[in-house]
Amino acid sequence: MEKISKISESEWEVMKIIWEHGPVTSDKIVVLLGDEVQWTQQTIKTFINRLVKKGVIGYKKEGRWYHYYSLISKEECIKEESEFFLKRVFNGAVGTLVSNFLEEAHLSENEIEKLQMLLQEKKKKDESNQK
Amino acid sequence: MEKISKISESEWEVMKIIWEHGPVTSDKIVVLLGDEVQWTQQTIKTFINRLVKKGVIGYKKEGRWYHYYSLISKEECIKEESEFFLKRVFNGAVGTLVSNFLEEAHLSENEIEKLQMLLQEKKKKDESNQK
DNA sequence: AAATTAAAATTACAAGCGTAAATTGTAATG
DNA sequence: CATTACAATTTACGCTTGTAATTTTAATTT
Repeated sequence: MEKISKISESEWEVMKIIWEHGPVTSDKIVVLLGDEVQWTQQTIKTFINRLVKKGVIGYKKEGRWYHYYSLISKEECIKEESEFFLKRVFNGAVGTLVSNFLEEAHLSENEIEKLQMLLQEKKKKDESNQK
Repeated sequence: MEKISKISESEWEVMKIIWEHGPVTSDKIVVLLGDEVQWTQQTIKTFINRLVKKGVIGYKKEGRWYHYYSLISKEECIKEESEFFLKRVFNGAVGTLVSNFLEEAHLSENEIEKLQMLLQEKKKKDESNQK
């Protein structure tokens, strides 16, 4: 559980691609980022390199190509990032955060129902814990 | 609706105090931040100054004291910050974001019920829109 | 009015970041 | 095997940020 050195905004975009597309070459990353961002291929390579330096991604060589893959769990990262955001912007108040997002959001009926079930579950569990 | 220059992590902590405590002097800010952070008074003054430079807070002088107040809306800032976070970490999927937070969270029964009502409302509204 | 004092403002400085060009190393090719 | 082409690595550079010490300014006190 050692400290993960912080991933910057831009590096996050790269990480998302790497998480989603398994071991992937740099030029594939460039292509996949294509419509998301405005960076040149050089810039993207800089970010890849910094991620390697930070030890959050690794690679295996294959011919002249490096295939990059993540060394850290996406879920773990999201969790950390979320906790940080929650604390920073909402002072740790999950209820406020959630209602804020819900108010602004537009959700499908299906999604709404899933959330309702989640809450129902939660309530039941709390009740049995309370007893 | 001009571009607000970005507020850094540390500056956010100062902004939270200023939003919550109306026009407030620097030394009051120092005291109020006391248990939150580890910064020296000098460091805090730097942040205050940068916020002034960025044009997000103003002040009125009174004797030797400056009383600082926010020039930007907390709600607006939270909204921007939230949108950014949503996009960055959850690719814009509010449903996923919310269920993620809910799963981790521990919420009071009251809070749960408030959220349930919010969802109920939302569903109703969607239905009538759909028709 | 001069001296003191305590704010604010200026200056400092290293690390990180966004942005990329230049260089190096090495696999592929003639 | 020498050359080429292309991927990775190194270098670059100005801006922001975290962290604060130093200097200036102006209110208060003697």
